[in-house]
Amino acid sequence: MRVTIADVARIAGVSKATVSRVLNTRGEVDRSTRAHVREVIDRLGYVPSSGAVGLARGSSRTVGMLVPSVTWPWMGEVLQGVVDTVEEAGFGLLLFTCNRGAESVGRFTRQVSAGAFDGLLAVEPEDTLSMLAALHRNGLPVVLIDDRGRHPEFPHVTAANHEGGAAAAHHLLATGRRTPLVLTGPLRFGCVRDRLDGFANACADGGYPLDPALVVESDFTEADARETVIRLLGEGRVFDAVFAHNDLAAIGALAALRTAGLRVPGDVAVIGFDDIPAARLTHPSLTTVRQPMREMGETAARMLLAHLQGGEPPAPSAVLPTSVVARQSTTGA
Amino acid sequence: MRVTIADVARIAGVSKATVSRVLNTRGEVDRSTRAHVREVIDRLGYVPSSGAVGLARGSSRTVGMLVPSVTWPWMGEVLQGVVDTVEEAGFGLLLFTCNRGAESVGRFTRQVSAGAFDGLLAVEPEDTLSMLAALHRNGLPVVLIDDRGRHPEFPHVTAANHEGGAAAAHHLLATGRRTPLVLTGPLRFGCVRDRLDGFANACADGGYPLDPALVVESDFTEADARETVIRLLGEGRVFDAVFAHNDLAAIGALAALRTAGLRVPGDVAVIGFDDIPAARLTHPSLTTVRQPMREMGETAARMLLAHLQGGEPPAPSAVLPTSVVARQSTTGA
DNA sequence: CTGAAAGCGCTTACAG
DNA sequence: CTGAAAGCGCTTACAG
Repeated sequence: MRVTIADVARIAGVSKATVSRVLNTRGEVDRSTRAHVREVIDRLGYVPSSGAVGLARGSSRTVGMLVPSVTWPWMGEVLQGVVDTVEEAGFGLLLFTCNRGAESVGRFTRQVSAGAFDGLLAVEPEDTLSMLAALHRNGLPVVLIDDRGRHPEFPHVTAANHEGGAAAAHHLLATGRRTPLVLTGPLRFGCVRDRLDGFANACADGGYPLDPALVVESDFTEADARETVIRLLGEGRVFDAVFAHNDLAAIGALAALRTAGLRVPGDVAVIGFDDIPAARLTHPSLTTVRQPMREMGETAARMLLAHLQGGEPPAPSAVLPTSVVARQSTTGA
Repeated sequence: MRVTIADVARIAGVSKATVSRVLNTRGEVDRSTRAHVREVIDRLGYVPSSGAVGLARGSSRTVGMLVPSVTWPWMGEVLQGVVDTVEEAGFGLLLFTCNRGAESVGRFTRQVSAGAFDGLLAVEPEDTLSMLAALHRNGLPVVLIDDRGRHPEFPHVTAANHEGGAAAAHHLLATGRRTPLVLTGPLRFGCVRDRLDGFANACADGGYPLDPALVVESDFTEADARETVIRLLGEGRVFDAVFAHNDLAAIGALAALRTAGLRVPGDVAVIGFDDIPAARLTHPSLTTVRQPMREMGETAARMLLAHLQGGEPPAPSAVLPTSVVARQSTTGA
């Protein structure tokens, strides 16, 4: 049924070794025999079995990708960046989401032991970090795409969170805001502390140090942000801007302000973080600090592939620049 | 380095064949030797090489998935449904997006020929349909997840578009609307014609046949829908509801109505189709006909896996029910 | 119930 | 420059 290297060899009148050489342009092959073998390969439509090649070579030319959930708002962009890069390099991409407890973690580690892929890209592996560390120590190349923490033990790519926080502050100050409310994400995340630090420093440097009472921890969800802002308003807190640590929370703030009868950006400006697809669809559309999720996916994939192909260990980390995307929620325009 | 079946056999004092038998619970094995082999396997942490197993068995226990783009609003849900189901069955999921012209299509078909996966799940393969048909004729099991067309040559799963359209009409009629504008998607898509038919029939049955001048083709984008509604309003068209054939278009309609100073749902009710994540984040939140994208992914994966595991060809099609998700854009509540 | 051997489709020293 | 042979790590008749 399947055309094998033996078929090609027989029809071309050469050995399998020679066919293999022209396939991999490895070793010297006479020009004319190479041309002839090529012709037979094309005529037969021969494609080497990836399983057999992998077994013989001891590698699968496949990259694994482990994500907590594929439905998060920005995950599609990351995944697209990864898949484009991996395909371009002629590798396959095996997708895993071990979000269902020990059983699925077990299945995943089995795939690793089975040699199903040569290297792994992992997104925000909060629950699986120790497992990944173990795999990494056992020789599995790993690159993290990490929005949240600091994991110096792995090569990783992140966005410039500190600078992003500072940029948010500069944008708000430049548009005349003086007393911002900061709606942070969970403070155990490194990215959250970075965003907060960057923002706080830039505010202080600008002459308007943050009011500690206006720095409030939230949990990255729309609902909690909405309730938190409503509560603060009820307590009589006064602020002329909101810096939310992600877009979902910013959208929650938008809803809360609307409920309270406040105008955005007239009374209160709102800036988020991420630039998820929904950010341009809200009313008013949401100003936000953009994380280049697709580029982060591409970069992580390139780091891993360079390691797999070149041999040298990947650069320890890459930090990609964030940028403010100004929309109606701060500019009104 | 790697623990192989030979290591297990040697240490357990049996042949590789016996180890293979206990691994696959195939053939009779003495209870005590089985227990002993199991113990050695566990102690050594042995996991069979997926490449070697695939080569020996002639199958990869891997499913391929081909999507046009992984960043579409509802793609994450489909993908999550697929990946959960495929993982549960112990299969791997290889992801492809051949959205970059002939070169990437070529790379994809090579992966097929290389036997990298046993069966394929394809989402809306508008541009690649003829390629898929060829692969299918050559024996590759294929199941389509198809929001758009009708492709009777393949097993496929779709949502109940006709019924969904009818449900949208019933919902609007029940809330007192009489002269709806229909913003269709591209009329070349089967799903669009189905949604329109269902809607038109239900309106007629309800005693309020559609005004043909209020059935307007759009292209599923927010921008085109927005401009179209603004244009129609400018032409003096009068309607008390909008049925948009997807949520992005509905969100565009929301923006247009706001620009025109019309209130939603006070002056005009709006209902979309899909239930993308952004639908609950707009203001007013968007009533929509929900397509169960995750369940569609699960169902397609199950159909394919049943075929791969059981041998029988998959059921020709599955049609999953849609449902109206009532939110503020029609109820005001 | 169990083992020796062939085979899956490649690659890679080793000779020549 | 080219081929014969061994080997990658499994599975599967075939014997016994």
